[in-house]
Amino acid sequence: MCDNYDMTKCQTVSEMLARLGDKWTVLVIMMLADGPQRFSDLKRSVVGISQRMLTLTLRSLERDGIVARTVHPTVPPKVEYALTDLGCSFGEPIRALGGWVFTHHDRIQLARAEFDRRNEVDTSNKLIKLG
Amino acid sequence: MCDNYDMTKCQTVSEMLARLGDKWTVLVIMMLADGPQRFSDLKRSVVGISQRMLTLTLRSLERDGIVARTVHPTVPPKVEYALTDLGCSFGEPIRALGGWVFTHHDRIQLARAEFDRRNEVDTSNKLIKLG
DNA sequence: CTGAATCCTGTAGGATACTG
DNA sequence: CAGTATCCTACAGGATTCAG
Repeated sequence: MCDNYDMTKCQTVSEMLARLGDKWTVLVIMMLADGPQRFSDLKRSVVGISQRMLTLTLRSLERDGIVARTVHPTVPPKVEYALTDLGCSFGEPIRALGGWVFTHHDRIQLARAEFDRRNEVDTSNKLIKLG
Repeated sequence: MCDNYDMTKCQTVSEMLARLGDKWTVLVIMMLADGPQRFSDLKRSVVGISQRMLTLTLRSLERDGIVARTVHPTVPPKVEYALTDLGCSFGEPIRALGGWVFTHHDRIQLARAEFDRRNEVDTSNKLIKLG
C-alpha cells in the first residue's frame, strides 16, 4: 500500500485516523450529515458525550474546516453547526469504511470468539500446568 | 448518513474506528501490506513503536482475524506476521480514506492556519481588554 | 528473537460549578 | 442556551526487566 505513497503521507493518514478515532468525532459528523444541528441537539443525539467533549470535538472539526459554526445573536443564544463542503465530501470515505465494517462484521465477531476460546483453553492449560 | 444505517451499526463503525485510531494499527497494517514481516522487522519499520505496543497491536489484529501469526519453531525463534484475506480487503477503504486525506490535505492545513490566526487575534483582543 | 510482567507517568476525559 | 474553568481519576502507553 505504501508503494504509491511515501511514508510521510502514511503518517498523515494515521494522524487523520487518530483524529477520527477519538470516539466522538465520527458520531458527531454522522449526526450533522442529517442536517445542521444546535449544540444542545447534538448533546442530546450523541448519546453519552459530555458537554466538554462535545465542545472540544466541535472546535477541532471547525478548525479543520469540516464543520461551520454559526452564531445567532439572540437571547437565549442559538448556535448552529453544519457540515462544510469539505465535511460532506468526507462522508464518502467514511461510508466506504462503514461499508467494510458492515460487510465483515460477522466474520470479525467470529474471529474474536474463536481467538478468545483458544485463549481460554491456553489459560486453563497454564492453570493445569501451574496446579 | 445514518439514514441507511441504524444507530446501533453507527456505533459499530465508531467502535471500529476507535480501534483503528490507536495510532499504530494502521501503520502496522500498511507495513504488512507490502508482505509478511517478522516481529523485529515491524519493530524497525514502524518507527517509534514500543515493543509492548507492537505486541498488543498485533495481538489485537490477530484476534480480529486481520493478521495471521506463524511461528517457526527454530532457534532463535522466528515469527512471521501476514495480512489475512480479511486484512487485505481492509486495504480498500483505508486507501479511500488515504485518498481523501491526500486530496484535501492542503485545504485542511489552510483551514487550520486560518483558524489559528483568528484565534491568535481573539487572544490578543482579550489581552487588550484585560490590560 | 519474541515476547510477558512490572512499574511509572502523562493525559484524556468525566463531573461539577460558574458566566454571559 | 452555549459554553469556560477547575478538579480529579482511570487508563493508555513508554521504559525497563525477566523468560523461553
